[in-house]
Amino acid sequence: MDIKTVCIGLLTFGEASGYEIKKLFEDGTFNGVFDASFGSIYPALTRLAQDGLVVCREEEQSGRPDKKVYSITPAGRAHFIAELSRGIQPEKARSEFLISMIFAHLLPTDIALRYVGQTLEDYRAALARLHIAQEDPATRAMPNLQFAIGLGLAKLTAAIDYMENNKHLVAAASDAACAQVGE
Amino acid sequence: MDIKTVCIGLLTFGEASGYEIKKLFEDGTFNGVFDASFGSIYPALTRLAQDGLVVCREEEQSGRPDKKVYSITPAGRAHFIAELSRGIQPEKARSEFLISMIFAHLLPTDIALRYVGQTLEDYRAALARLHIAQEDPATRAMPNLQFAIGLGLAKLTAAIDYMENNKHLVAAASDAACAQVGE
DNA sequence: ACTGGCATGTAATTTGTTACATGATTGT
DNA sequence: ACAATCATGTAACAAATTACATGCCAGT
Repeated sequence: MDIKTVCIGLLTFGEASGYEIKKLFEDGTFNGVFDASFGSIYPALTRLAQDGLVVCREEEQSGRPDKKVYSITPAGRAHFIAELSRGIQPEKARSEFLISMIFAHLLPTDIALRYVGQTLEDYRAALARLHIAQEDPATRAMPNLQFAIGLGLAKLTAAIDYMENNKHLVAAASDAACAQVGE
Repeated sequence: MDIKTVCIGLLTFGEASGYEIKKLFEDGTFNGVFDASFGSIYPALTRLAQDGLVVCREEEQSGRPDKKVYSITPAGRAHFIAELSRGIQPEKARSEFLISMIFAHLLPTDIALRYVGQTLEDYRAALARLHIAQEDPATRAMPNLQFAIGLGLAKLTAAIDYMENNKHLVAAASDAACAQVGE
């Protein structure tokens, strides 16, 4: 699933500009699910407009570039549903944090523990964002969105809980490595 | 963090060929943490050897191409630790499953539920692999590996539990959409 | 004065996947 | 016969990031 498809999907919820789509990736329900930079969002929208899957309306603004507000077309909606129906691929995560933990015995204790702390903060921030999304009235009306947000919440809660109760294991690993060096 | 770095990291655990590294990504502790294809692993190892971070020993085999077994050099080990110490970036997942759930109200119920079932299977398989890794004697001796595996286990368990108890929400969403079409 | 938010876009580069190419052995 | 496992490697291609380029406005 590429960025083009996800952009169309977002537009099923209503019109948006490239800039706003980026914000949705950062703050909303999509946090932790998908992310993309401007360098891929803008070309994606241009391409979608060329293909007639979205239409663009330019909003004049003073002092700034015109805001290009995109809306989905019937063809775009059909295309998106067809894409979604084609099946899903197992998710491939790529976690620098987990890699660091797997090799934490090679790292100084303070660095390894800092990574744990940093990840805990990230997870807590994501948890807060999801809670806000969960209480949005628009979300409450959609059981599938509740499901998606609830799943994120469940994973994050379990991860935070586990990390808080087991971070001593990371310190133990580094200590053992230091002891080895001292031998 | 790119593939080269992860390959070096794996070699800190002992020598391995490109083929074996791929297996480690699929079956071991790295499942769900990192993945790469042969098309990136082989060039990565070649490059690492050119840079003197690994050395290659060719094992003759009958009928097959020679097996190229790579080992890490002191320079490689230092390089890896330096890379790991440079800090981590927040993990960016990209889940087709979660995207499908966010838009499940646009999908036929059977497809949406199939995706849930498929993901449940994937998660259960990953859980089983992690359990096996957890019981490996080599793992037991490394608290940090216990931590990494335990975290994966905690997330997966929570996710499976949540999905089993809430998949009715996905059906509800599709039903609501069908009702709308029927109006 | 400077940072950050708003707002778009392009080009160079990186990164990685897919498909192709080869080929023996073992199990069904 | 056919698929799977072992075993490596290259080339074409796709995808996305980073950096660059522009410029105003509001807050500190």
